[in-house]
Amino acid sequence: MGVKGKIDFGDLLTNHGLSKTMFRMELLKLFYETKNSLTVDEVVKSLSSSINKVTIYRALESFEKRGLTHRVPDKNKLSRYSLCREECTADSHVHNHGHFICESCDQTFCLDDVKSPDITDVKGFYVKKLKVILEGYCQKCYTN
Amino acid sequence: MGVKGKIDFGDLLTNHGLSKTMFRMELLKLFYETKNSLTVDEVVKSLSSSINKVTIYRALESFEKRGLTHRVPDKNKLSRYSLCREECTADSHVHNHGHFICESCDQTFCLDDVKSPDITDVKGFYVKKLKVILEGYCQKCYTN
DNA sequence: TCAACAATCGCAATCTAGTTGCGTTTGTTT
DNA sequence: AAACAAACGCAACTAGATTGCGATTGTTGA
Repeated sequence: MGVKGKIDFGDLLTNHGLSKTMFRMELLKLFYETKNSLTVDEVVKSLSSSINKVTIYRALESFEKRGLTHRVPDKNKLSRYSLCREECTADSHVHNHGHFICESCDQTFCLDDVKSPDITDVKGFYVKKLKVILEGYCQKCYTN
Repeated sequence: MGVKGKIDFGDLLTNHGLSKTMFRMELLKLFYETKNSLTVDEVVKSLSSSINKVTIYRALESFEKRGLTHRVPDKNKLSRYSLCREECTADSHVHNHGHFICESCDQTFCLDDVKSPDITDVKGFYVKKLKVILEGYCQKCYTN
C-alpha cells in the first residue's frame, strides 16, 4: 500500500493484474511524472536503464488492456501513450476534455476548458473512445 | 467552369494551383463521390486505371497543401484522407462535427449531431485543425 | 502552334514504427 | 524451493510511407 499519498507503482501493477517488474515500475513512474503523453522513443530517452523497444511496446499494450494507459493520436504517424484518468477503464477511454498537439514540437497539452461533446444521444454505435484533438502551433513554437 | 452544378474537377485543380492531370481529376472525382474517408489502399482499389501508390501519396500531399483534402486519424496505424468542407482552407482544417471510426471494419462515419466544442476562447495556441473522434463498433460489426 | 520550363509520374530503393517467434530470464504461487 | 506463468531481449519481419532520379506529361508565353 502507498504511504502518505505517495503512489506505490508495484501495487498499481498488481492491482491491475500485471507482474511487478523493475522496468514496468519505472515506466509507470515516468508516466506519472510526465504531464504530457509520450512516444516510445521518448520513453527510451527518458529511462535511465537501457530497455528494448519491444518490451516498451508490449508493456504499453498490456497497460492499455488493463486500463492503465491508452494511446492518443499524433498526426497519424506514430503513437503516443498517456496515463488514463479516473474515468477510464480497461474497455472505455472517454476523455472529457480536448488535447492540443503542436505540429512543431510534438508536445501534447490538455485543454481542460475545451469540453468534449455530449455523446449520450449517439445511436447506432458502440462508443469505446472519444477524443477531441486540436492541432497547430503552441505559443512557444508559434513565436519562434 | 462547371455546367449546371456539375463539378469541373479540372477547374478545381487549376484554381488550387495544381496541374490538371488525368489521374488527379479521377482522384478528386473519387473523393467527391465517396461519403467516407479513404485510405491509399482503398483509393488503389477504387480507381479504374492502375496507378502507383507513390503518386497517390504525392497527390494527396499536394491536395492537403492546397486545401483540397486532409488527413483524418485512423486508430494510429495508417492514414485516411478526406475531402475538405467549405470551411477548410489550405491552412485550416476545422471540422464542426464528429467522426466515428469502427474498430472492426475501419469505416469512418460523419456524426453531424455530435458538434465540435467551441474553441474561440482557446488562448496560447494557434489552432489549425480540430477533430472529434469516436471509436468503437458500428451497428453492423457490433451485432456480428 | 510549339519550344522551354515546370509539374507530375513510375520505378526501385529506403526508412521506420510496429509486430512476431522463440529461447532465456524474472516474477508469482503454493 | 519447485513449478508455472509472465515478462524480456534479440533478430527477423511487415507494411505504410518517403526519397531520388530519370522519363513523361502539363503549362506558359512568344
